[in-house]
Amino acid sequence: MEPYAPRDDYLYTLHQGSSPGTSQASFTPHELSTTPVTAGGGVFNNYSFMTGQDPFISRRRPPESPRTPAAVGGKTRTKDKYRVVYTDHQRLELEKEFQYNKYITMRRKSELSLALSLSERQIKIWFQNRRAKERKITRKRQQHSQQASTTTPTPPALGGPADSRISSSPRQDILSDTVSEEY
DNA sequence: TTGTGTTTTACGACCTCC
DNA sequence: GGAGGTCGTAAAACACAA
Repeated sequence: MEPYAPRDDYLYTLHQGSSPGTSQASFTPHELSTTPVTAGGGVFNNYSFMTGQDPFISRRRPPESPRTPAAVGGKTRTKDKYRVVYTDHQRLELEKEFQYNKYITMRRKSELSLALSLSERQIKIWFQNRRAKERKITRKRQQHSQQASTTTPTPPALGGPADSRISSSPRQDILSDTVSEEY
């Protein structure tokens, strides 16, 4: 028995035939009500990544190029596709939300779920993975600065205890839905 | 090409909080 | 007990040097 057995928030509605590479995530018009974003254009206007690495321009293909199996419904490894690749647009929106708030609220989750045609579970997992990535990057930076401090006589300082980490309890964040409420 | 290293989805195990 | 957190990991997708 799978603990997460086919729940209704899994949208296995991708193209049935699942011919790889042939279908793109087609967004319904109601999506993306949130921000004027150049879908696929990948232009970040007004927020900067503290990670120092741009999540899209660094590795991703140009937006025109055909993406592999689009991310419209979530598929899991228990299904016919191990994982889907989210579109640039989906990632862009998720990233924006993450920059705004590292912990997504229930409300925003369902909003994004609708807007991006992803299940709430996918949104949740994405945020978990994204936080993990953030921590990883932070750890790396720390190691680098520590190495630098051991090789050079200059004191480390800089930011102190590596705290890109949760400044306040995640739960608090979720419960006090105030911040992202008005986003 | 292809071999290899990295990133991205998705999950299970375990933990904490309400 | 359930929801959501971290951590570790599998495997697909991807970038890129050789």
